[in-house]
Amino acid sequence: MPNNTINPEDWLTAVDESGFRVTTVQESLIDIFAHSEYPLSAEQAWEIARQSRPKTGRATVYRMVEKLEKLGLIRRLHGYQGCSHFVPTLPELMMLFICLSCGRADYLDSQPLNDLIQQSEHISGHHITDSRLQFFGACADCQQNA
Amino acid sequence: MPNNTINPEDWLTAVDESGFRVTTVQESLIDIFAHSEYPLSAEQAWEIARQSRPKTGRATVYRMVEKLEKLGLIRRLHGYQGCSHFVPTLPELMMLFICLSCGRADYLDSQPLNDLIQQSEHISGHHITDSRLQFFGACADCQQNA
DNA sequence: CGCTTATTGATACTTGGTATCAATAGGGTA
DNA sequence: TACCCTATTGATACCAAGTATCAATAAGCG
Ligand SMILES: [Mn+2]
Ligand SMILES: [Mn+2]
Ligand SMILES: [Zn+2]
Ligand SMILES: [Zn+2]
Repeated sequence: MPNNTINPEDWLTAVDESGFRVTTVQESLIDIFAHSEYPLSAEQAWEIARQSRPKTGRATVYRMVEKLEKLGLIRRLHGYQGCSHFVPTLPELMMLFICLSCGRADYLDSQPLNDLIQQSEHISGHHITDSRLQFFGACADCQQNA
Repeated sequence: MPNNTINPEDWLTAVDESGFRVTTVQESLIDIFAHSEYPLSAEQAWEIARQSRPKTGRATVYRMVEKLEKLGLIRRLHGYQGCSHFVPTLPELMMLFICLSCGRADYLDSQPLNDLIQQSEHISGHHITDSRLQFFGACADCQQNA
């Protein structure tokens, strides 16, 4: 789905370097998230995981999703169908567009958001440590094929 | 909490004009949301409601919250403590800042966001019909008293 | 003041997510 | 490579947020 490169190897390295053991469940889940066309919920990831690894436990998937999110490798989407879907993190592309027609996520360059944060801090006097921006609508493709 | 005026009367009018009956539960809940210092979850609103109206049903509060959200009178917050808290809607102030220290929400002028949307539509080719922006950090007050 | 029906409250239920704990398997060491 | 220690897993029970049901209540209209 993401228009940038995502390398599952790097994710495993990140898990390893954070002091966690690298396990086969992890490899399978990382692969699932890194290669999915669409945002996935833990429940959906579990379904997919069991296709190639039937004994995979539900709790394990939830634990893994939590870990990947904490490591900053995936990010939660706050959407119209709820707030339990995740997409891979692309650090320089923090602005997300979600197509309400096809469901895909598109990553946008975050520089304009950084500028907006600076400006807002200055105007409001608040110290902004994190932000979350999502757009919703019809993607370029879906407009064409409408 | 909001730095602008919120008039519970107007909310009742909106409910009325949308063809719904105006009931005492509604009056009580609208008052609760319109006057709260902090974002409230349905569960919290229920607790408060029962103080002055003990027989208030839980499902009723959930239904009411849903209705108020659909009418655009309150908005869901997507925060660090989950995604089940609501604040009154102030149409021209769509950018929200949430203080991670005191929990209060601050409304920011949405013009810069509108500009950003225009710009993003142009660059990406997507048609943006809705957006959601939240900042997190330490509010001006909490920085002072730290 | 009744009549009609939208709304409510009690209850049961579902869904998304957690806690527990014995069994398994990473991975460091010899 | 074999062994050990313990992090991680899977099965299960559990919990909390939210929803469906349905009889009882109360808006609001004539
Ligand atoms: Mn959310
Ligand atoms: Mn190994
Ligand atoms: Zn699309
Ligand atoms: Zn504060």
